[in-house]
Amino acid sequence: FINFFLRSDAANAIIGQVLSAGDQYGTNDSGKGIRVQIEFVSANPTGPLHVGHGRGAAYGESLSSLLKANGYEVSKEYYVNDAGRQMDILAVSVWLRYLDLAGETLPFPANGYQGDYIWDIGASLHRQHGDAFRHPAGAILDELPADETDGGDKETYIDALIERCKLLVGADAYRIIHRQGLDEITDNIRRDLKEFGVEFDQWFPESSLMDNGMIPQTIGKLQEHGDVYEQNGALWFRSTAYGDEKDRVVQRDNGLYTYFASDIAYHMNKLERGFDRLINIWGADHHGYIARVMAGILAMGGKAEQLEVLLVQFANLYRHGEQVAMSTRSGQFVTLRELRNETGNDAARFFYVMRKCEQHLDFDLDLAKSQTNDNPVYYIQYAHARVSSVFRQLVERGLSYDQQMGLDSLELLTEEHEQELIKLMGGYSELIARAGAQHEPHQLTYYLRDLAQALHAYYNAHQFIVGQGPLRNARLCLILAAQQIIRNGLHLLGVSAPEQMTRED
RNA sequence: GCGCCCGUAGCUCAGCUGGAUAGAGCAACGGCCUUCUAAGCCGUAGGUCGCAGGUUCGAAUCCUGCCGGGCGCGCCA
Repeated sequence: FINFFLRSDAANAIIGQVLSAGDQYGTNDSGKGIRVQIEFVSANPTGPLHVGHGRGAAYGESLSSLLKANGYEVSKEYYVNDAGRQMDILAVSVWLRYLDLAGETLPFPANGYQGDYIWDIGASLHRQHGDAFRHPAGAILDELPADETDGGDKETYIDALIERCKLLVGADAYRIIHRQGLDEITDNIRRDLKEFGVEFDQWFPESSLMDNGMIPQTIGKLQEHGDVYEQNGALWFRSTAYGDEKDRVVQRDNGLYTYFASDIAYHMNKLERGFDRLINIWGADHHGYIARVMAGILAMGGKAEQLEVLLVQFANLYRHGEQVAMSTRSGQFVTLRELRNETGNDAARFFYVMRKCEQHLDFDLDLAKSQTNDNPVYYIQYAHARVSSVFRQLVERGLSYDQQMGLDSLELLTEEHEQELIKLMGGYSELIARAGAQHEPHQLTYYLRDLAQALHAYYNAHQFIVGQGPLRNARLCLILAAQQIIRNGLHLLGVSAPEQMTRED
């Protein structure tokens, strides 16, 4: 082995660089403005976001920030599944709650959306439209098949209920009910994400693909290439020709396009918009779709390197050492909003990205809430606040900070703690490049903890206020630069960097 | 059955794409507040990197096979 050591003045130069670059320190232009589209969250607008979506949101946002810091041109997108059967089920769920409020009570199907928010939507519908969509319970039920409580099939039942609703209220009224559910839930999701520090450049509605005829157009394009055939009355995409394990239906025998058909059309649309690279962040349960969407991309003339699918594993919540039970059925899940209210945005954003995305995440609620050194978020924020505190003390004692004198005296920083801190700071730029390239924001969380630790250790071992001018100012330069890096790093993770910590007793 | 992810200290996890004696934080034990926030610091102890082979000068890292845990495999969305 050959060991190289940097001369200390070369290492010390980092301090001046950090102080002059400020908020921009650590960024680079290795991405060369390559256009990256990153699609994440994309939860169906059938209910509020839950803790699983929160992880995708935090991860996607942090990754976007990292890619931007590396010079990529990033566009964040949310794909809104505002069409299809699930939305019809939502509409009919809203209608049933509305009817109840209007005095017509019907049995609520087990596979309808049962959350309390459906009542709220039904209520606003009733407030705005009165009894306009009201029909007698008996008239609604008389043509419906048996539901599951009478030994019928619940899927058949709810589909019949949807048809009954459309027929009785009429197409226009049905559209209003449908829209009411979609709009209220989408607004709620949008607000939730915004409060969480996650903002999208584009909200792409699935329905726009229908409206623009993109789906038949896409299938037509596949047909031209000879990648589509008919079998059993359905249209199949020959995805096996592009590496998928079996061919997939794009148009069912009843004439309806499959969800997969809109997916191919959507990805074709992405390519047409001129993005160089596409990143999809999906829940781990969607891994089976990668091969077929990739097949779609290839059939459309895209390249395999253009699409990257990152799978985010589930997050489990733990409270008092016990796993918090969650099930999406019957509305028994913890919402993202509840989590944020409990732990605060900072802890939630940080904890969500502490692990590689493909790793299961155990989210310890007690730890996230604790205001002790166990909690890495507080630990790092405290290090940041301590530096501000030193400068406040400086003013209180009638002393001033002379940055130029400090920068001219960096050779005085010979203590072990100081050299350790400088060494860590020197690794920041490289870390940002690596974490971006590998799509691993968790590397930044570990780095920041290490840097905070070095800063705390230094703080405890030395005085900053007393002492001669040159040494004092050199030390102030050092901690100010360290603070800048902590602030920049936290910013990339969407975590605030407070000037002072206020204890809640 | 097939596919994807995971297995590192009592617990939760890093380990920079194959290099030096495997690292943190909790928890345990022992110290540090008349001094800029003790929300902190210093120290001690703790490992057959799931198991077995293979590739290599060298493996926690790459390959194969087992074992264990999680998830997914529809003309659903």
